[in-house]
Amino acid sequence: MANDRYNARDAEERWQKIWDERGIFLTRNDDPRPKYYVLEMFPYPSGRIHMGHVRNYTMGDVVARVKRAMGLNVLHPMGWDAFGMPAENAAMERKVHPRAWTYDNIAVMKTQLKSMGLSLDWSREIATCDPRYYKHQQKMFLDFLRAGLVEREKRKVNWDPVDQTVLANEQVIDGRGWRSGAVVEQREMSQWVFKITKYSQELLDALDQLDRWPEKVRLMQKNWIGRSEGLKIRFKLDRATAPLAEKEIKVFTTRPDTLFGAKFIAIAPDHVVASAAASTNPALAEFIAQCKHRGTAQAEIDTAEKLGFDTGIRAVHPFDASWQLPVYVANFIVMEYSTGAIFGCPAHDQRDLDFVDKYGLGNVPVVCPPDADPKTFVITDTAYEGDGTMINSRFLNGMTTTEAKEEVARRLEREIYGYKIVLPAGTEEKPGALVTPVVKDAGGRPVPPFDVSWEFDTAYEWGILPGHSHPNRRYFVIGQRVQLDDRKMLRIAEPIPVAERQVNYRLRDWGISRQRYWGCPIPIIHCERCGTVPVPEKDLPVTLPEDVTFDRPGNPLDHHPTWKHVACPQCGGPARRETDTMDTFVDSSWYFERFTDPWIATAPTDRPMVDAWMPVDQYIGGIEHAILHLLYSRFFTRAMRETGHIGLDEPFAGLFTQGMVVHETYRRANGEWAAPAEVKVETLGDARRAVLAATGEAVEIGPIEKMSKSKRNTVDPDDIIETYGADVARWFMLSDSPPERDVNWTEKGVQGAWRFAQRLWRLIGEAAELAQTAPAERPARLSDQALALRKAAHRALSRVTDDIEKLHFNVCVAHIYEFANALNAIIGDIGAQSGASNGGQTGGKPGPETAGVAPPDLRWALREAVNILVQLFHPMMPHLAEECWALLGHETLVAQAAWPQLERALLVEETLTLPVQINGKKRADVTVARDATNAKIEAAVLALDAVQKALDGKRPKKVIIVPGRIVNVVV
RNA sequence: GCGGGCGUGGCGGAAUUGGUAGACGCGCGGGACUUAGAAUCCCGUGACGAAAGUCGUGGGGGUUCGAGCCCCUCCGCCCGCACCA
Repeated sequence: MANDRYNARDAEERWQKIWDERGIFLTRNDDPRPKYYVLEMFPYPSGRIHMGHVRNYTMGDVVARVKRAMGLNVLHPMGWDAFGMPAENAAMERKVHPRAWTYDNIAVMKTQLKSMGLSLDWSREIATCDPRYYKHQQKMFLDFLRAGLVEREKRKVNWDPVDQTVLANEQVIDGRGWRSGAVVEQREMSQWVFKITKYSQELLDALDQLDRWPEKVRLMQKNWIGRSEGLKIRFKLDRATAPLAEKEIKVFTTRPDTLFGAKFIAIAPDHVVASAAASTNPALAEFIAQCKHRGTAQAEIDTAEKLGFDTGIRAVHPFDASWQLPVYVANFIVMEYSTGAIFGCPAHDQRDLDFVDKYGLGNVPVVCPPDADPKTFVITDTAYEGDGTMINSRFLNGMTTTEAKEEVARRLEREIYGYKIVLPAGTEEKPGALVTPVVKDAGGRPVPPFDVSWEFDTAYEWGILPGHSHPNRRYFVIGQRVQLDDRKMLRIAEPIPVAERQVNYRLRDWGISRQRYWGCPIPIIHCERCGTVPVPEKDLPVTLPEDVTFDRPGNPLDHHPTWKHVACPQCGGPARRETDTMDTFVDSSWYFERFTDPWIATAPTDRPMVDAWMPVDQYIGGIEHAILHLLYSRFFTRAMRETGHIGLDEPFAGLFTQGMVVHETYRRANGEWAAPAEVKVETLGDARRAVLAATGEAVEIGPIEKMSKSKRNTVDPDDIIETYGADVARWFMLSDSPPERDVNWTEKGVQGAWRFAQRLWRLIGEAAELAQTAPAERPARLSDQALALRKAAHRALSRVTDDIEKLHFNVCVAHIYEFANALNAIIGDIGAQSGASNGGQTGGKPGPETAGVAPPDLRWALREAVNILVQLFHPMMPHLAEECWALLGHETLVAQAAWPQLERALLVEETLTLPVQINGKKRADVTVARDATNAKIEAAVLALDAVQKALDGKRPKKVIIVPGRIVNVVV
């Protein structure tokens, strides 16, 4: 035969060139057809593509090619997440400039991606390190700043004193910097933050609408946002024991029902009350210092002992002025969450129980489990954290947990703690100053003056009236004016309740400052006179200087001799540029919006275009981005909406998270890892053993793990493409494993894919010859064999179409195998028939000389079937498909062909073969007409031998007929 | 600790969402073609059994005419978050 073997290397390059020359994957923004935006997470240009990329981009490409065939205007772009640490590391290690390193990598990886035959619109390529991109990011930073979505905030950060840099939590290993090995310190630094918490509730609520997102990701985001409802309670501090300026501790609790079981208050080491107390208590100061040395490493947190320090301060129980609780500073309370203070109820919180056991505070159970006796119920070493009936709780006794929570909230909300006051303009605030207000009642009559010391909390909003937390409402009217002794007027605005219902979120604002060179400069100038001044828009972009050195620790932008010195845009005086750059997650939070029109130079987005293309219909990427990247993108899109750059909230309508690529590991006797490329695996019956190909040294076959450089179990996509071709790599990636699960890369599996590609090539070669002489018009009559072939083709078409829609690529692959097998069998039959007449082709295969034997109607059906087959595997193996398409005589490209029209009538069988069960076990089959009535089916079933035998002359108890499915006879 | 997922042949996995369990692939066994190998093609392949048949979706129990799928319970594995009050 002419086309003996499919030469992938030759064909793939050829077709890639043709696609490229004809520009068939370029997407026009003025195309009137309905849009479809499919996107894979863009890669970091680390050097070379890996198998994870191959898997990710293959899936996206299948979707893109199918949607294109279905007549949609498909946007399928690609770009580079090009800023980041590795470029700086390379600069330090190899003395190359981060830009050069990055662009070299991009060049290599682009060539690799092109060799995969992806249907990408390369004209929209973006690199985030390109000033034409980050210019717009700087513009949006300024817009966000103006909209109150950016703030400057003091943050605790991990500081590496040797490298002089801030470290992410992941870069702190056992309390030491990952690079320098220096002990990491906690430092407070001013950082730029994005106010993502402004959208906490919105980001949470909208998750419900994202019905094309994996449930798992939605849940992870929900937990990350971490909403909890509870009560914020003000505990008054005992005057005799508290530091002078500190009057109260605010506590957040989700269990106000357990208030009568309270045994202590615990505050964070960096709580204001702790600091105040420490100023006169050296032992406490020492304890706080120790707490701050605590590492952020997971292991340390897990094993850290729960420690507390009694400050000697006593807090007053909100329901009983004579009940005092000790205030501890505790190392397990975090200042960042809510108020940084808790009340401890040991009986109903395990951590609190462990704590009181250590400090001998005891416990009182206040919630009795449903199955326990309230008279004898005690807590020993396990706290009861469930619901139940209230006990030992005064007016709460007998209530359920839910009722008690509500009752406590209702009472404390009404209890007045103090009053918010508004100072008149020009009043000097004197915390602690003694003033005597003159209070008039509603009728304007003076009321005897209170002896009041007005004190202000940190917000300078409100004062406490000691001894008058339950004032007589006759005298205190909301809005009442209070006259101070210096005749200035204070206005009593509204009472402050002891407790407020509060919603808390775990989500923190997004700190974006990084002390690094290779990132987007933050467009801010610090002026001693004017403060922080935004860079005027006309001066954007603020570009990175090229002449930087990496020979000493810290941020090269800081060391640069001139870059940071500028004139203040406001006053013209000497000023300093912000030398921090943005977190690279900012770059990736809007690139998908830029793709919709990457050419516009005057704005981040072209509103009509971004609104027309967004949201992304199908986003595909790794589960590792389930939280940060996806949440930041959701925030960023909302912030862009707020500042007018886009008209929607949610960037990704559909999300798919694919599994990893894993591979066996191989280990030599000396403990070193061996790479798959160096290893030869031999199979002897059921046993497998591996040796080094070069030396024959036996290596141990280890567990299957994620491909990683450290275990050396990676396979280079280039090698695979070189040996088998891109189509085979793509096909194998989609076979077998469901896309959301890990796929195990095996040599055998790739060979299987390669064999199938070859088989398709032969099969279609044979079919093409038969099809060439097929009649152009559909024959009036079709034989049973031709009809069966059509049915097989359309069944495959229907199934593959459905399963691609569901992204069940592994099932699609199975359907295509099945169909190819069926087609092969029919061609085999034709060959056998003609073979008998011409004296014996070996192996039942048809040769060219037998092609004319099949009847015209069968040849016509065969041509249809084989065309469908090629179209079905085209999204997965596009090069082979083009080659076959050409072989079938098409002068167009299969990449541009419309998806085949499904004839639904062919999916319906004239007769149905139903399984017949007797008492739920299959015993026979019955073949009936498609439209047979239940009565007819029952009659046919009861006539079956197997049924007769089972009935043994009796009547069936019941006959259940599920139309089109099954018949069950109950005897 | 909290939250979630999964468990089906020797292996990866299908199963129209309560209706013929094991599609499809890998592997394995047998055969054909070959001097031989490779490639290709054909047949077989859940277990037990000579067969009829019986058993079979991690274990146990339940609901149902019917359960891999729903409910209860136990076991095992995986993932995410975590001093979060």
